[in-house]
Amino acid sequence: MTQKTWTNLFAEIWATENYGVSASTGKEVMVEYSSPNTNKPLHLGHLRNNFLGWSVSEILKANGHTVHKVQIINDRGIHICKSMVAWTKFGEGETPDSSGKKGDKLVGDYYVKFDQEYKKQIAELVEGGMEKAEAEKQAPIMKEAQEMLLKWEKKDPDTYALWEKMNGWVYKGFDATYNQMGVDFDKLYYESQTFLLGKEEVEKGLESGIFFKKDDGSVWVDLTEEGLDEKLLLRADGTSVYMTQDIGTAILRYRDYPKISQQIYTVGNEQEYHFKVLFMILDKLGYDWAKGCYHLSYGMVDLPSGKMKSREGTVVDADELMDEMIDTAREHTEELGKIDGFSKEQAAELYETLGLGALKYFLLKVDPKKRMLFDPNESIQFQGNTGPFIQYTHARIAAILRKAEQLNFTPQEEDFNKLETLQPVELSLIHLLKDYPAKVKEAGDNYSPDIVAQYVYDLAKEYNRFYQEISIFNEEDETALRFRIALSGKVAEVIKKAMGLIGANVPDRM
RNA sequence: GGUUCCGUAGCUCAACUGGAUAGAGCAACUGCCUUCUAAGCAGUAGGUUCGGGGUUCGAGUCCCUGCGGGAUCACCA
Repeated sequence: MTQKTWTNLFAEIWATENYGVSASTGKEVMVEYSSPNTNKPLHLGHLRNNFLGWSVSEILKANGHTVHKVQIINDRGIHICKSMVAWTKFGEGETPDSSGKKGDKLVGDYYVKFDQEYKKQIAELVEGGMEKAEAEKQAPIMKEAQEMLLKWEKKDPDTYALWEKMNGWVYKGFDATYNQMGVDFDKLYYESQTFLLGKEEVEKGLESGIFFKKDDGSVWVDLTEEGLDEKLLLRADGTSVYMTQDIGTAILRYRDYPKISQQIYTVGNEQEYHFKVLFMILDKLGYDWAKGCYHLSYGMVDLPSGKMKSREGTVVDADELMDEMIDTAREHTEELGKIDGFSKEQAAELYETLGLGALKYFLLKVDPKKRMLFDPNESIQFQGNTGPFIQYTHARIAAILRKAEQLNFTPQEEDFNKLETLQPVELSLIHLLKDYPAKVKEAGDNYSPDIVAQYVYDLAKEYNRFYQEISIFNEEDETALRFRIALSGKVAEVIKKAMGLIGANVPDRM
């Protein structure tokens, strides 16, 4: 390519509004990216899940699709009954207000309390000579939880009221966490509102011979021809299982949004088998949209000690982690002493931008399919291939643009044609800018925010080289000077957009 | 055991889907702040891409096999 071709290319990029954002394709998709249980707070695993799904949603929007972000809340079942039982027995009326605890944390504490009590009772029964397996069934507190679930299914008023109260606490807690995370949903689905539809569908499938009933009354689907196994859909007592609910939820969603051509489930890879089966069943039921269902499967987040285990207390709490990140950002910033003239509010905002930017970039720069290691002590840096490095690059450019405005250097498109020579680093920046739309497309096609993350790092890194090599305002040729301001401006714009796709803000000063 | 995913520098990750000399960051070492923000830049060192076969003009990438690790195969969700 000749010099002229490059300058023309840049002129074109420079003049493009919404660079890297495609025109509407008319395609409409749904992305589910959070599916919490209401018995415990969100943790690091949820962070990867939610950031990933949120980012994929934004990337798909940039690719011209209409996206509906949804959540499925596992608000019913034995897990929440355990918290309810423990609270009733030991809670002494404790509420988030009375204790000052966040609602999801409080309910989580009672879930732990239940487990402790349960273990104690098992130990006592075993002591008395009972087999362990039998003790697990006979422990009084477990029986209480099961009774409570039955009461709930019968809509016993007291049980229902307690269930609503405790779930309400949890939702308030979740809202605070989601708000801090900077993620949002267009619609919420609750399993308590979808499992009945799932049951109906299973009944229908039974009538039409797609499913079959065993002697004990339980309903199954036979997937042996597809190389899988038989799978339970309704228990002998008629109650639903996980699969039943998911069938109902999927169908309800297509009723709510008839135009969607694809439904994306952002769920960990431990559930690959489940979704394979779910999509097969939906297909068997005759829903042709089942072919458009996709399980966006991501790898687990491991700690140096191995897998996170809530029972062993090795879970990294989402709220605590975000607080720590913001705190670390504050420490770094204060050490560097670069925020003269910042108000308290501005400083706080910056710490949040940096802390969350570091966290999101860290979790999203890795291929979602792969499991990743998170070392709380040293994983998240602020130098090198990190969010703050990219944010810093943006702040540097912002400073240049401020100065350019002060000095009245306003780039004009005709400047670019008059350029004598381009430096290698300038060529390579134009080259990188040119790649941006293709990267957004690739990231969308592969549901991989890491492609955007990797790209924006490369761009920032190259810009820093440019920044070091070329002193913009010492340039005597004003045409070249204005071109470099335009180039810097466009780089800043793309950095901001790309970081926006992974949910990270960029500051003008830091 | 069946199915499936993975194994790349001491550590954490890339490698345009089969192309040229496998690249970044962290950690280590050496330089660079009277010049637009040093959260930066330049450089040194670090590799039998887990082992062994095969396909191909060409393999980190595809096939077979061995070893090591994860996930899953629930009347849990």
